[in-house]
Amino acid sequence: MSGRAANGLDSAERIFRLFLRKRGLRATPVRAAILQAILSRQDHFDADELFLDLRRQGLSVSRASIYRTLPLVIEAGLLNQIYSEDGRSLYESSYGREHHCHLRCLNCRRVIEFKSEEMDRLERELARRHGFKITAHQVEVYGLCPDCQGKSRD
Amino acid sequence: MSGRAANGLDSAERIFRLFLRKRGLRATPVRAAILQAILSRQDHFDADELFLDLRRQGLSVSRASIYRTLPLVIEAGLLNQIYSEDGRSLYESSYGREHHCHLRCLNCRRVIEFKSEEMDRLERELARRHGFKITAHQVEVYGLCPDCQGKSRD
DNA sequence: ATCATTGCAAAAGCTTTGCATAAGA
DNA sequence: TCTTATGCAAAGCTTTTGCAATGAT
Repeated sequence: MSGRAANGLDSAERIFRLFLRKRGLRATPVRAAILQAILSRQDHFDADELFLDLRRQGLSVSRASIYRTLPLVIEAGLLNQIYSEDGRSLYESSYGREHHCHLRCLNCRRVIEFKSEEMDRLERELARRHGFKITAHQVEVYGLCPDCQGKSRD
Repeated sequence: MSGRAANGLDSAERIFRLFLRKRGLRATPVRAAILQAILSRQDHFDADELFLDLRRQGLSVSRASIYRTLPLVIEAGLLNQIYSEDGRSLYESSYGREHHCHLRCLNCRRVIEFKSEEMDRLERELARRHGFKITAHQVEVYGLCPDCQGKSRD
């Protein structure tokens, strides 16, 4: 269920390189490594997890470079900054992924993703009604997952 | 279009007092002042803005007390913690307000709220499909508002 | 009278920034 | 060569916490 092939990675890297070029920025090994680490994660992560991932790969990249690169990857359209938790910003790769919604269990923190054409259409219609031109959207639904509904919380 | 009467405020205060009692916590003037400051704001705010609001009213309440009280008001069901921005957590009062979605302009930061029965129903249906029991939800749609669509953002 | 709450100041996180060094183009 | 990128360490933020004093029940 990965849905992302090797040439998909190449594509994302090309998109990023083109973005950098267009902005007069340089395509460096550090930036390439950070992008690759981002694309390797299918889940939600924070800046420090990315730092540790790179370390585990034997790549020495400073936290500062990560924090400086994340906004660029976002602007390139390859990364989303999603909900923050406990003061840390959380991210998710958006390359090769369609828009989706999150169903979050408040007890076990499990996150289920789902897509809905109907909801997308509904959002578009509502935005049009208000004259908005949509760029992105985020739907978060909180509750208790099937496994946690039996257990009382408190 | 305020939709909140004086007795509405009383009600929220009663809800909070009952919540505190049930938890073995005490109803104090400081907590009452913080709740009142929360209910006075119709928009989105962070902890420090609440601190400044209270100061302007001549009420001396420490930031620490605000940070300690916010989670209580959330647990009492009177406050929502919404999207974070620049490392600060943003909140919005939920007392007397129905669920609504946010349309955010990425250029001028304007926020438009809208309600949608259809979207609520859709969310419920999707959650049911995944066996979730819904507690809360948050829909954020990003884009450019009518006024900002002309201006290029570079 | 007890025990929770408050304020202060210090600490703790995450994130940003200044600056000297390294390295693309 | 000239300018950007990087790493380090320090600074900046918001938020949390320890502790003595205050206050609610």
